[in-house]
Amino acid sequence: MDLSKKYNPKAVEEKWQEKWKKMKIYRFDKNNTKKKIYSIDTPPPTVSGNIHMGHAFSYSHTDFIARYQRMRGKNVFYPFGFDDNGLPTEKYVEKKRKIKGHNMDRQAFIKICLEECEDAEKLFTGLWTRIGLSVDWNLKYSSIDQRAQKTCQKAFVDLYDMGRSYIKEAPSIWCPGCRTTLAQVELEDKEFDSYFNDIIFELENGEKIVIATTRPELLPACVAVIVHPDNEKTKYLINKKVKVPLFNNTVKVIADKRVDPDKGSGIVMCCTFGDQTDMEWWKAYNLELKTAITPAGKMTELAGKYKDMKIEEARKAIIDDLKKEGLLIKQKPIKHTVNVHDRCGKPIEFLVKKQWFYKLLDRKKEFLEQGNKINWYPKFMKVRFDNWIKGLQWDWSVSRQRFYGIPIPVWYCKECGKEFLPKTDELPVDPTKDKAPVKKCTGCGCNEFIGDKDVFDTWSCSSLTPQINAWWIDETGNKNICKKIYPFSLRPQAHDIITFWAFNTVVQSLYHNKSIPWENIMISGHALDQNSQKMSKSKGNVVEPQEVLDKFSADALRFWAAGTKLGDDLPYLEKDLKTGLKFANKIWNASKFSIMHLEDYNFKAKDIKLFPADHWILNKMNETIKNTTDSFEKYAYSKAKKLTEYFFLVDVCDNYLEIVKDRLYNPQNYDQQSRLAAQYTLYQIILNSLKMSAPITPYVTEETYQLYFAKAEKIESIHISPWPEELKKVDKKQADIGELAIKIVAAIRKFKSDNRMALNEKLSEIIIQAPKELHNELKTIEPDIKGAVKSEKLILRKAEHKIEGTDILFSIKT
RNA sequence: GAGCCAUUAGUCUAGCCUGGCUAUGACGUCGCCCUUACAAGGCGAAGGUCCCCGGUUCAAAUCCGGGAUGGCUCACCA
Repeated sequence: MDLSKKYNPKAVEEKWQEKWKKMKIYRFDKNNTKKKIYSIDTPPPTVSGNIHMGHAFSYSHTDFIARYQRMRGKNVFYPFGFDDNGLPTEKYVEKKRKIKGHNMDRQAFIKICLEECEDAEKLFTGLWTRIGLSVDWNLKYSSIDQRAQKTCQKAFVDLYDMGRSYIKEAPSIWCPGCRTTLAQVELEDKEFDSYFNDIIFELENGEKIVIATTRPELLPACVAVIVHPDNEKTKYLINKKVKVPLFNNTVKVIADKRVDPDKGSGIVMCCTFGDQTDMEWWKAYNLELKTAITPAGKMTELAGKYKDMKIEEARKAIIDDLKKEGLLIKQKPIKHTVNVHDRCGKPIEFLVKKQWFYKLLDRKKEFLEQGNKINWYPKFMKVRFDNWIKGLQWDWSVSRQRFYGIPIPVWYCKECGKEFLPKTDELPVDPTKDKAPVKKCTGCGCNEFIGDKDVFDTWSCSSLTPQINAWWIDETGNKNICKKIYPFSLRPQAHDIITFWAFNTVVQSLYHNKSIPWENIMISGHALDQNSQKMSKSKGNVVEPQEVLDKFSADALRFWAAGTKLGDDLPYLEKDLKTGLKFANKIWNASKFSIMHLEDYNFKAKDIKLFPADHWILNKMNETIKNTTDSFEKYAYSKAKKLTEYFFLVDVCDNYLEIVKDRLYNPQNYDQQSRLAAQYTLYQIILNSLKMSAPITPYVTEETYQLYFAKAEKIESIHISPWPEELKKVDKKQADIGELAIKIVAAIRKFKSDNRMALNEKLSEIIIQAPKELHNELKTIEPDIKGAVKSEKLILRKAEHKIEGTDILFSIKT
């Protein structure tokens, strides 16, 4: 038996990574019908090159639960996926390979993306394995693989058949730099220096009014002028006609409450499109559409002499001309925040494009109901989900003008534009390569078709992770596990993506499966840096899990990750990683000590007469098992960890082991069964401490389990061993007496320490003064007390030092 | 502007839902101890206006109202 003095995490962790793989203990058993299934809808991390402590943090949380459930005897379905399609991955590849997707061959670009993803995923997989995720890697998937493509396209086709997916010319958020539509969530605020320009517009009767704008280059796209209906100063303008300066077309004045009467002159020009409000007005009042900016960010023909200028150039030129004509009366410098694309930092534009949408707005109430059916941990996170739904204003735009992603499975008739979708059994398809599903257009008879070049946004695929994992596309095939694992038991994720990932998944599940996607959702917080700042590349404060694993260990990392309540953020502090290392070492040493004394332990011995101290620690153990189990059931892993940690460090190591040592080393001083009672108790408390710690620190607990308990229990790994249950034979009264012993010993230790005595200093006698009714009880704990404080005798008479929390006093003689 | 969350020793954190112990534990600090599991240790000690102001109550870190500060999400940004 290897009982080295110090626990060596590096060697141990490497060893078990290998062994666990060979033992296949994390394998989901799809043929087992007896065990209850616990299925996890694991978040697929975005393949975009960087991985930080935030990932390690939240993935650890999921693993705590997976390991706990496995020990509870569940058949755990714990897959792992990679989100490796879409814009984030494209950007990662473009940067790494110094290429641009839009000026190279599409298929060549896709090939490079696939290569890069494979590399990155190997790296990631290695890292997750080191952290100790008990994932079944046979259940791996990627959001660009055939299964995901088919799932995503089938979802689209089905929604089309249901009338919930539609194509429409609609203003979309557009990034002129990346040349793609964006979703709202891809936007970021950025502050720019700009000017508020006071420009003169003219009424038909020649009267001049002033309109303030930061975007004079949009004058050619001006389609209306808006005032507040109740603004006394501007009310008279309603329904009048106004001439747009430089471009001389006339537009109508409309009244709308969205105008702030105190901003600028209280008169706004509405252009298609300068911002979101412009779009709302355009929609609400059926205004004309004028496009002044091209997808590349240049002026269109509409801009007349400013055509082909870049946005900034046109702005300057128009301001110059306004000045010359005397139409610009003031320029006020301001700082204003503008929506920019989070990945390139360029201000976004609104362009009208043909886009595919999924209908959402008519079913808000049902989404809220679905949310109510799910258990949210922590509860308050549900509020964010509800608020998001209540505030929804747009249907979900799913098409993106990019290259590396899942193709939108549609062909359009070249003549009349009618759309044709494939049947679901023909999926997956790529309309840029494959032939249309029909030979002749049913509308006009034309036989030429154009395949859609767009791809799905990443969320339309990742919102289908439950369907992908449950093999929804192959429900009747032999891979059918859909009915068994759906709805999933758990969705773990971080709180920043409740509003889209969690929400979109609920939507898809309602539409396609008429059910909630999961019964429980567990929301993790973020990992912060040592100054409680969010980790981000631009701040340069990112800590990589790799470093932490090298410097400390996987157990220490996980121990840290279990250090805060579910949903709370946690700063990364090295000192807390050290605590994890110490804990592992402590487990190793205390277990080693116990196991040394268990070598001759006879399991079969029955009717062992336990000492009060034994009852005391076993009673504590029972309480700990009960509370730890309750906590894990509520996904309160940090509480579970704390309870087990306290029981083990304080009750077991500091108190019980110190008391029981003398019985183990000097059994001749006690009656016959005393050593056996100690062994029985040690076995229970050490084994159950290991088990309760196993979900959090899987390596050191496994290593220790294998020293002795694996053989005793005849189970090959602690991680598939049964979860602890409370012992029935514990006597609470005896436990209370045992606690007296603990208190007396602690008081004498403190006395020794206060008087600068060594703790193992021998005493000739201890004198205890206690109420008469305690005398008999003191007799039963006398041997343990004498042994623990190294005293020859224990005498009952008057004593001087009060023991806190008791009616007992003590004195000692050296 | 709105919603949600947080605020507890030098630092991180528990307790709050369900009011009642001397407010938990760790790191750090200080003192003693190399004791046959562990010096990555043991035993002790010091360190707190539980963010502020009110209210409810016999009793408030805990419940209620108001405020401050920080964080996250959303909206606005003509």
